[in-house]
Amino acid sequence: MYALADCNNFFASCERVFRPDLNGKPVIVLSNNDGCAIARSEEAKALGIKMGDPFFKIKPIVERYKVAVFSSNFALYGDLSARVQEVLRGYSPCVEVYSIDESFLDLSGMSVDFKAYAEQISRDCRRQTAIPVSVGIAPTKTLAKIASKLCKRYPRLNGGCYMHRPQDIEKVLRKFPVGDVWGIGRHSLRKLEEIGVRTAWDYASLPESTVMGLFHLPGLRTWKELRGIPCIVFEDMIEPKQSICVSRSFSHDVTDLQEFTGQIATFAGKAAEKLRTQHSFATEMVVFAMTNRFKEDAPQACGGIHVLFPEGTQEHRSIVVAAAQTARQLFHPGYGYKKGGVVFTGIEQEEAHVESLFSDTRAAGREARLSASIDAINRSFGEGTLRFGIQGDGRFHMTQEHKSPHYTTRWSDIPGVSVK
DNA sequence: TCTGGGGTCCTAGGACCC
DNA sequence: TCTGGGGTCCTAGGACCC
Repeated sequence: MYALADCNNFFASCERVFRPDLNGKPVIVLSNNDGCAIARSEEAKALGIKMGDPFFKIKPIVERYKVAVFSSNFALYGDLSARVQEVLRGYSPCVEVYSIDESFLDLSGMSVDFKAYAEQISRDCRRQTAIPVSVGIAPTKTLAKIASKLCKRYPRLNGGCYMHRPQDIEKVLRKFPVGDVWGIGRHSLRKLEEIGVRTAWDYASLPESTVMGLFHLPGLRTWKELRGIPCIVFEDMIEPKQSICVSRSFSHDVTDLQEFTGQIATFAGKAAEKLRTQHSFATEMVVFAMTNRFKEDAPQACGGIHVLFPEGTQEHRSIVVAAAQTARQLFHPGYGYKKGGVVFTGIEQEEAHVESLFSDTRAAGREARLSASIDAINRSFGEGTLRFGIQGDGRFHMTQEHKSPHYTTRWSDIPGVSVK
């Protein structure tokens, strides 16, 4: 048996933890630059606000219905996510953190009343973190996902849903839209509509050869999972990432070379820090940028330049300098750049890293100590405290006009309680 | 005025090997 | 008419996830 614990409307729920006055009211959280709605409370969904709606288009609704608006505050969400995970670890030794708001629990070998267990996990998360969590338990991960979605639809389930008997699963799948199944995206959905498949049950009833022909291996896995055969492996070990990307949209169109290189160098510095945090070396870096695709009358450019580090590197200085040099090549006067970023690929682990016979080991040692010092200082005193001049002010130039305090991660932002 | 960011896996096809 | 058989590795692009 697997459980899926899914935090309801996670970012919006996080904002409500320290603003209980917003319970029962519409709340939305915006993406970087306050661009789009990326989380909505149930009340905001009921007003017709969709995932990804641009903020400027929904402003009339927001104003008319007094929707509470927040810029994204990932320091807060990350911290509350860790607290939820801590509670979940009390319920299974094997927890797979699937995303910031979802975790799978391996419950194999346990003999408990699973329905009660699911409700208990949900209740406990709510009590310890104030985050509402939906817990679905089923024989496969895909079915557990469906079970957790049922919790959101039916409040009488008390946040916990257990489904395992074939007749119960069939009953649920017959009413479950195939497009809401984990692994069925919009492209697959269009194909399925053409052949008249509407529900998860329709999909599970297709012949194996049809599924394989249309959707290949990934689609076949989903098909089997719906039929109760586990195919998606449980991964509670955190594997190092195979690619690391830091990219942002800018708050305005960037036309100045200095600002452009400064931003790219800042992304590179952040990406280099991520690389070292997971003890990796990168052999390839891509620096990319693009103009504003929504401005149809402006000249458009979109592209990237690859940089190779044949021996692999995690050195802060080399990476930042290489990124800045590449940014200068990428930049063309007359274009307004709206987004840029840096991606590391060809990632290898420290243990597998081999130095060149001719490399200067003493210089390498110095660079490693420099990188470590930069990381330590920036962790203690805040991002961009210690930086290279080429990085400009070392900050991401973003608009965040509705940001909540860092309630749980900054001393000066801790909420106070007054006792009368 | 204004439109997010960060990942994974799979497949087809090309280039190459013997 | 007809042109071997079996591999590997890499890359770009598609599809999916949150």
